[in-house]
Amino acid sequence: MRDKITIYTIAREAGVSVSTVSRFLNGSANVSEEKRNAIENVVRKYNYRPNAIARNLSKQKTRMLGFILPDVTHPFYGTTFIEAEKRAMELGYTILLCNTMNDNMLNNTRMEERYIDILSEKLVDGVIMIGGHINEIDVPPGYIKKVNRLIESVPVVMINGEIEDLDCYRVVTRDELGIRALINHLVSLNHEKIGFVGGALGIQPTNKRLEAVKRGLAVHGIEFKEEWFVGSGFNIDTGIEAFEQILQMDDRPTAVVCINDLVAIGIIHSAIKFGLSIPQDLSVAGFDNIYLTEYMIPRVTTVDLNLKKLGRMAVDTLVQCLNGKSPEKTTVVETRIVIRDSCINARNGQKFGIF
Amino acid sequence: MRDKITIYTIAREAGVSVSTVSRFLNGSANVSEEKRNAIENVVRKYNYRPNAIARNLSKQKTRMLGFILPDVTHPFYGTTFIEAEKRAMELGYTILLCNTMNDNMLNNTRMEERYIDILSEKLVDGVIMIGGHINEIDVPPGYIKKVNRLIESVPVVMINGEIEDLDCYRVVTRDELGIRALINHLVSLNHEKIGFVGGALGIQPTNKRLEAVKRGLAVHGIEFKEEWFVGSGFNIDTGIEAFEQILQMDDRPTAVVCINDLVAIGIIHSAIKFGLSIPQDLSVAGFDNIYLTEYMIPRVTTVDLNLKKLGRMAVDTLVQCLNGKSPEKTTVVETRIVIRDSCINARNGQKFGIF
DNA sequence: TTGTAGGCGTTATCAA
DNA sequence: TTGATAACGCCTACAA
Repeated sequence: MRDKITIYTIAREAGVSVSTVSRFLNGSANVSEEKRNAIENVVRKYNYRPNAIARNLSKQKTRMLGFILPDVTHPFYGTTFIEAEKRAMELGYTILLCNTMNDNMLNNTRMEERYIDILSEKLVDGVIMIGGHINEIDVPPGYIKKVNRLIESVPVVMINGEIEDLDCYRVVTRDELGIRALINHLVSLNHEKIGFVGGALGIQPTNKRLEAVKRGLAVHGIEFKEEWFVGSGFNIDTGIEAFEQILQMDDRPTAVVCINDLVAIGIIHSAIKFGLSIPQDLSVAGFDNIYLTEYMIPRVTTVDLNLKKLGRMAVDTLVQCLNGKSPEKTTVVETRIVIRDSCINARNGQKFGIF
Repeated sequence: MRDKITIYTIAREAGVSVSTVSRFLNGSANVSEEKRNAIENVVRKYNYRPNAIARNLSKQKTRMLGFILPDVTHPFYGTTFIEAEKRAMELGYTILLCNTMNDNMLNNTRMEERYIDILSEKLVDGVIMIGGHINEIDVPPGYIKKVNRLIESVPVVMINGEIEDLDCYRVVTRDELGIRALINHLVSLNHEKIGFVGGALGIQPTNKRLEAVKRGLAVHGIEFKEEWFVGSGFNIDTGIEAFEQILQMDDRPTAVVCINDLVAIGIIHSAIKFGLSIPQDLSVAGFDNIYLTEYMIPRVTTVDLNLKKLGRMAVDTLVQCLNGKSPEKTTVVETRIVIRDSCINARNGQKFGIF
């Protein structure tokens, strides 16, 4: 590696002061044609780029945003993240992604808190959080304190987080609307025996969605049967296991709403393995509208969360703060039903299988 | 926000010097019990955390690694990235993820070069690159120059990159082995008409794998038929379109090897849409062994690239450099065949469909 | 074991 | 329009 090239090197060789070089670099003030050329030449000669860390220290900002999520590999988080990154790029920001691996990677290491600590060190100008403990009713001890310190140092926006008494910004999805439409859709297809698959009690989105299902059913005078709340988790395997449970039942639902699309995919997969078919033997609805749903057989009927808007709004909120504006404390993103092929009329279905 | 709390605040209130506080914070030298307690109290009182940017500037390192890839949303890249991040975390490093969106997000913006520039500003201690232009035979003008500057400032490891004359580290997969095994497998299943689907000429992994297929066939005295190299691209849609092309053929292959698993998934999907079935009507093999392959019907036979090792080796190589060691310039990661259900004996297949 | 002081590479303030 | 110089917040010889 060559000798360190700093702004001083450039200044000396161009025969100007460092301030002039700095001004040239940032275009923050006029620099005479003559000096401009001199500087330009030296910069090119050394292929010089200013040191971002020094600039960050001096300006007290990094133009980086933190994004804490459980796992980018999960299409729901991955897509939201990508959309956020695109928007950030447009606005001149870079995103530091923090995967907490569901808070459970190294033995007993609390990845989420660890990342919160890291980001608290002023490495970023703002933070977006989604999933993880912000969804939990009972959070780990000390967690709130760390989040609060983070909030004290930079603006924070939580996507769908439910922890109360936190002075942060929020972008929330109005799940109720989409689920209401979904239930109406199923009922219009003559389904009355509707189950709910996956998720975990104590995790807010699960509670929120399950309640929405119940209310949606109540509108039609249908009561939700607790035995039809099966499966625990958020992955393909969750759906696979849940389907096996459903098979064991004496009285089975004719349709199920899943906590997310991956779970729905698991059910479809499992059904085929048992020689049954979706939707003929069971109507299945997902949630999130991840890109895979279009490529399943059958294409899965689901609720679109508008991940693009979710990611963009989170970034926009943060950047507005950083620009001294005062964005809404809470932004609501609407959801909508996406009707595809995985739910059919109950009277046409349930005729091929063992159901 | 409160007044800025710096190491001076702590030092003053604890009645010690800043260097003592610094030593306490870093555990770099012994500090007497008494002062240690005093400092600890003040730190707790203010919930103080040292400013990482200042530390970075002072130490001339950030303990951050850059990771440039086309799209985390793609399971192959996503998984490799996650594995790298895990390993980095274990070693005390954080990863700055740079999604180039296939270099094509903002109108005409060269995202990849933009990220290379950003990382060149010494924001990271090392960089990992995968996918994108490093795979291309014809790179954009100016690209090499930027990569070279990056390499001059920090160690760089390329995963499967093929650009020559670059003084960087490499982690490469030995695709040949896995493909050889795959071809042997297909031939042992009595396939002689074997096609290749997806990829793009001019992209190294495509050339590399296609050649491997040809050589694998040659061993058995079978000649590859160029008409059976169909489809262009790396996505599910690529497979869908390719299958439609295959359907049009008078003389069709009985088995196809795909450039990656997503393409294989596309073919399976498309076949079902046409009322055909895999593997009865066509044997299909993927490449990469992404997690989705296990959940397809049929589960797809593929080549495992050992993404975990890929990600870890890249990080290990970088960190060794940073620790003053001299790791191997090139690390080879073996591949292996994963036999599942998407390829069957040619004599048992091809009997249900229109094939 | 502790403290002083200089350095890390920029930006920003204030004169000139 | 330009240039000296003081931050920015921490680390680390070096000296005590």
